[in-house]
Amino acid sequence: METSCDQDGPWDVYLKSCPCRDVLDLLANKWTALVLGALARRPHRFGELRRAVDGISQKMLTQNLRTLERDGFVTRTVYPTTPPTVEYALTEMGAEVGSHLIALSSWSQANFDRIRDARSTYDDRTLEPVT
Amino acid sequence: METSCDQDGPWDVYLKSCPCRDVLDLLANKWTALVLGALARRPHRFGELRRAVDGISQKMLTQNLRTLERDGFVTRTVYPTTPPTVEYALTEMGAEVGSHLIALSSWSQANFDRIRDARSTYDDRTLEPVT
DNA sequence: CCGCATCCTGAGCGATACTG
DNA sequence: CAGTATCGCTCAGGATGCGG
Repeated sequence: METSCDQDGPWDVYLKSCPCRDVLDLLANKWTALVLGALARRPHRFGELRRAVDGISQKMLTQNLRTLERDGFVTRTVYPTTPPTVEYALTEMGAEVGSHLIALSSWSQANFDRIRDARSTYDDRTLEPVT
Repeated sequence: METSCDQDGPWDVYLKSCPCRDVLDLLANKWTALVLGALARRPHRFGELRRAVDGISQKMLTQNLRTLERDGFVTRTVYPTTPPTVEYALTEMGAEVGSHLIALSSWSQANFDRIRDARSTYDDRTLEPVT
């Protein structure tokens, strides 16, 4: 594939107008990563997901799921019961990105202390610029 | 460490109030991933960065760099020349997250076709619900 | 239970202008 | 060149209510 973006080519060029932006933008969303993460663990029903991803509004959940479905990351299965049962699961693609997301999250979980330290150091330094 | 979040524990719990959110929120930003990506390739000066990350405004670049610096992902080195020279580089932590980000970007670059296909399939299907 | 539609607020971000 | 400050808008996203 000959896009302007090659992963061992210059990122500088890469950053301009490359499909990657689309995917990155996907994550530039408060919730998608969390939703994907939840689904990475196991399929969820709508309500479960709502509870799992604490703080998400129903609107955002729906919206994110639609986008993810459209992009082929999750599947939406409706069981014609009453009341309706809808199950969301990751596709293979979804699982692939999901794994990266999980890696990232694991990292942040493991290294959060370092970040916290960096923050307080920085804050201290900027508060007393001249002893 | 005993947070409510354990990487092989339930994501459901994990998602509630866990440090990971902070890091994930970092990505929930239109630009940070791109900036980190650019710096992952090599250190950059401010202007270089601006040009590398196409479309970013000077304001957002500064803002992102400040946050990344505060969180300990990048270093900011000022050379007292005229005109001023400021170089930004990744810290080791920065490089670590950076690698994950690059993995993600490489993936999206490699798989974008699949996404595109998924999209058009989805769109076609929703446009003609009943043949 | 699932999800769409509407309204409304505020953070995010871009544009512009000004310092060192 | 690098950075700060201000203004104004757009739009993500929260709250609420209705419908299948």
